[in-house]
Amino acid sequence: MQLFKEHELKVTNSLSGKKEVFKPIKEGYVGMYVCGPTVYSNVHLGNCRTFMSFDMIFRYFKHLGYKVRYVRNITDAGHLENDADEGEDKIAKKAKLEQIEPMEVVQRYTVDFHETIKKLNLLPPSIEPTATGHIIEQIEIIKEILDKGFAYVVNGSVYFDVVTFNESNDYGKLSGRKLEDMIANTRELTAQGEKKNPQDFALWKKAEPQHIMRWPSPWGDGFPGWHLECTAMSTKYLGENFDIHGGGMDLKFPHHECEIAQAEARCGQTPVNYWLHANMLTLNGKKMSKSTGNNIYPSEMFSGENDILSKPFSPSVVRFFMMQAHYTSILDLSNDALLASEKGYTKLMEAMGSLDGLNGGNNSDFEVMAWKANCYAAMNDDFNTPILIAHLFEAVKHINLIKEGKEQLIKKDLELLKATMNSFVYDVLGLIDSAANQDDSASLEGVVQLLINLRNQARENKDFATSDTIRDELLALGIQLKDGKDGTTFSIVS
RNA sequence: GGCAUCGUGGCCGAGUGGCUAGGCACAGCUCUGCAAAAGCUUGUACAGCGGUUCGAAUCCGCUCGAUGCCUCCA
Repeated sequence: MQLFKEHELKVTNSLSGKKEVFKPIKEGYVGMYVCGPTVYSNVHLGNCRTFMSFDMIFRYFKHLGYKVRYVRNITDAGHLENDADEGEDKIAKKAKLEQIEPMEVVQRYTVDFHETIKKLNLLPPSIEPTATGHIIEQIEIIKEILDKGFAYVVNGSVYFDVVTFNESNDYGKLSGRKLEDMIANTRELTAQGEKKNPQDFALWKKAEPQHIMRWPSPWGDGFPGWHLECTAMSTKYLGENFDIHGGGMDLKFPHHECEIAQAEARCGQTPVNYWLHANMLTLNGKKMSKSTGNNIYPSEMFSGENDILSKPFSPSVVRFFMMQAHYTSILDLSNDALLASEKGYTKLMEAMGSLDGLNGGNNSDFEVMAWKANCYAAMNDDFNTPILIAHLFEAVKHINLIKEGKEQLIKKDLELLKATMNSFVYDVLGLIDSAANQDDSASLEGVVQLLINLRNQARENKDFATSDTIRDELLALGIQLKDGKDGTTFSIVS
């Protein structure tokens, strides 16, 4: 199904700062690159939000019928700790601290990353390349940039010449900066050493003898510079000009700006048509920071082992919470906000559970076609998941009314409603019904049904003491009974 | 200090020149043995001060505040 032919999708392009109609380079195909994690420590929640935002975008493109190649890298070569004399690889530094091999650190935190995002139901990207696996490609790009005259070699290192580049190109167009202003505002901190200009950045850095991660190159043993890996991997798998490049807002400058410069210097054309930036996640209104303690890891949220939140929150609830905010907005995480989201999530999932048991009627009290169009309109407007969710709750209301027999839908409309809800809730938003996924659900169901029957017998005998005991004890165990027109049902509450 | 984004009702969070966001919480009602769940009803918010306009939360200016970047960072 090539839904994209009937939907005009708009995306916020950071290059223009405006919403633009998305037109892929090749009809029906989307190439998307997203800057992945640096695997030198546990992935944190802010990272997860960014990757989740692009996961949702990936999912929606696929839902529209595009063939998507989604490349998200693993940065396992680390970045420079300092851009001056003490060039030291971040991963190498951590390794020394812990007295283990750099690749052991990489492996450990790559596993942590994968486990965490799997819990959050992120789809694997089409390609997940590593920086260390693309050293040769990076060296080749440096050669090309040197040949074009946009870089220079100093003492075994290679630097990108921003000033020369700016004479023929526009350095700063993504982040709205002017090179002249940046030069004027340069802080007079440490001496610049090898660089001609403080704005220049390393393409290749000479490795000191104690540096563990090192590769041979035409300029001596060393390691690739800050921004090069993304240029190497994005162009290798997506081409010199591709559709979408994404990442967190904090990467806009200098990382993405430098990527543009490298690619333009090398190929003479702009690498990316649409730059998408996901916004930050704050915690209790403040930025997350390990040093101040205003920080929480995903595993701590899921387990409840933290001093910030009153209870554990399931990955599904966290995902729903994040989908309730637009990806370009700052989102503030707090206990109250999560509690509210958890209730909303439960309400949505219970309606999803009711949906299957609904039967068609003689006429339709709810215009499903128009509602469906609204859902698509929301997503087509720069992936507006909060608006989509608002529409989903509109459907929840009708689902509950139909369940109670107060409204009805003809079979065809009901089928359309089911299909559309399933698409958006599970495929696009990537939500999972965590209660339905629990083990032993069949036997649990039998046990609770038994208690429901006993309670109803007690109620018929007006033995309310017994019936209320059953109800209240079950609730204390996290099982809530719901008396409806057609008998009693139950759901798992936390 | 510079650049950027933003500041919405009790909480979270959309919208963005005139028309209902939505969720959670609160209150009333229906249902119920009582509750819960579900449904219905109610909320006239847009940081402050000026300006543009017939009309601004929405555009412009200033002030204050928050967040991000300017140094590895989603």
